[in-house]
Amino acid sequence: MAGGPQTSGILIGWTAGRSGRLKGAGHVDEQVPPEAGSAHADPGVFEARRAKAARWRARGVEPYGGRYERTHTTADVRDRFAELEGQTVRVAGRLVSLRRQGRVAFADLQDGGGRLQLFARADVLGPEPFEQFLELEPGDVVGAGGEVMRTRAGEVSVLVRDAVLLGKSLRPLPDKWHGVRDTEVRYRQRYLDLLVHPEVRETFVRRSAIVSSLRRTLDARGYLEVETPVLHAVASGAAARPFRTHHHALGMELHLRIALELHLKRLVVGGLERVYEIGRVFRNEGVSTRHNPEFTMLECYQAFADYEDIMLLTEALAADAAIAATGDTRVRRDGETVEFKPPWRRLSMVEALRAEGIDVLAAEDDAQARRLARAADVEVAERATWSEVVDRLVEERIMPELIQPTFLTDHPVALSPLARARPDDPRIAYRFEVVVAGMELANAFSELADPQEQRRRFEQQAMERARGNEEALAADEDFLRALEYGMPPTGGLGIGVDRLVMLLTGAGSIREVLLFPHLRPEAGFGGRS
RNA sequence: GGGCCAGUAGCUCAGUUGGUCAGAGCAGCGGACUUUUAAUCCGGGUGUCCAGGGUUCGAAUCCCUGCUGGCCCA
Repeated sequence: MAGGPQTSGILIGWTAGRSGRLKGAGHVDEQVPPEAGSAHADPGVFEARRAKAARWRARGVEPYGGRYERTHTTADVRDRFAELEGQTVRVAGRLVSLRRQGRVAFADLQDGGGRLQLFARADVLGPEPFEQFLELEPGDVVGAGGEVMRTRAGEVSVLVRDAVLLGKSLRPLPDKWHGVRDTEVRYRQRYLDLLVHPEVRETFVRRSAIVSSLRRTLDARGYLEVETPVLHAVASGAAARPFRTHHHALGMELHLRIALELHLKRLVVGGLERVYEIGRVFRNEGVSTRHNPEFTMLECYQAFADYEDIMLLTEALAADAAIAATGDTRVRRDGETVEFKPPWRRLSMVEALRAEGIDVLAAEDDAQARRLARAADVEVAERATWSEVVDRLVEERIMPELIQPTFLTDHPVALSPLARARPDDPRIAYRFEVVVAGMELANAFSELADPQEQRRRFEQQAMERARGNEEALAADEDFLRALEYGMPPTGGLGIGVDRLVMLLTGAGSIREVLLFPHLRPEAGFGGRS
């Protein structure tokens, strides 16, 4: 292995022959401080640090080193102190503070697992290397070797015998006490947010655990994970406006997908009886605390099942994910305890509205439905249909009250163009949405398999679109052709992964669970002006 | 898309009856210090007051427009 034990016995400043030959040397000095207002870009500080990088290089130390063979993480050293005390270790990470006190100095080194103190002594290192050690500064990436010990104040430390600069920092770290207060900087420069706020890191560790758990739960039930196209000729499968893009070689307009649904159902037609995909979808709509233009969906489809089977699966997915994220099926949120342990409440929206004194089934037509809503003091659009009225009423009166996970059922068919209608009431679909903490988390139905009926539904949506509803579902002829070959009865599910993560981490905004939430391009950074 | 709030030193912020209001702490820089951990002490340096217009003898402050972000609503 190249590199080897390059630090044993090597003090700062003595690494010339080794690291000086590394590629990429010499760029630092030519860099120009950016004009545009990136945070923490003080030209004075930047210049001073650039000069330091040049000094290291003049001394024969390449400020961007090669590999470093560390023997322990900072967490290892802290957790296994009793065993490691007196032994020599090598640790590496980012220097986050440096405190000189005459002929000794203390530094804090942060790596992926936490922080550890480095204790440097002039009488151990010798005066020259000691001074060189002090030319390191917070922000620098550093490797250090020495004995594990405890200081007089009781702090577990490494008594530095050798140290090496592995990555020079030209910009100061955020304020060590206040951290990054500016939300915009936190999102734009997430690396700073992560460096300074352990709880942010924790959120994304949990996110990863949740996604892994979703896969595990599905894999264990015999589901096959697949990947389907992101670029669609026609984006369909959901009520949303797509992003448009252009394929130059083919000279055609393409859309980014807004759902995974129609491709996954094609696969069910093809005999993949249990499939799922976890992937990014894109919807050309507003940005809010619950909406990001690109977000992650889990969709899965199970042949020979219906939406009641999918309820059981949904419960398992969420309960397993809760345990993976927090160790418990109960999650604290807004002062309430949300219990994901099955079984969840099932609630017909028709009956829930009836309990509120609103009998939507009694409305014979759209006008009667609108009168019902107005009588209940819920505003609806001038030309709202029966279905839209039901949707509004549920949104206003029912959903906000649903804190515990609830299967909300009996959606209007007109708003569910891919779901089977109930034979006993063709206005109602075999569909459920999961509502938790007033937020829609999942959407599922017994899939519509009848190609002729599906064609009629697409036609209805086309009329919707003609009436100006840009979110109406687009027809997908290739999907219809697939259905015409025959699709088994199928239950399907979609889960908003970001929202699940929000619920399980207590995040109040989707931006807190996206590493890089969508923001307008920063001026001067190459975005469109 | 609408409403409200915010933008002042690298960071966190103070500063409105319009008149030494260009400020503090931290960071950074120089120095002291052999067990610190927001180290401490001494010294000196700091700015497109978000941008552009306007009102005024005079604007960080008042008005208008715009930009960016946050929260709420659609």
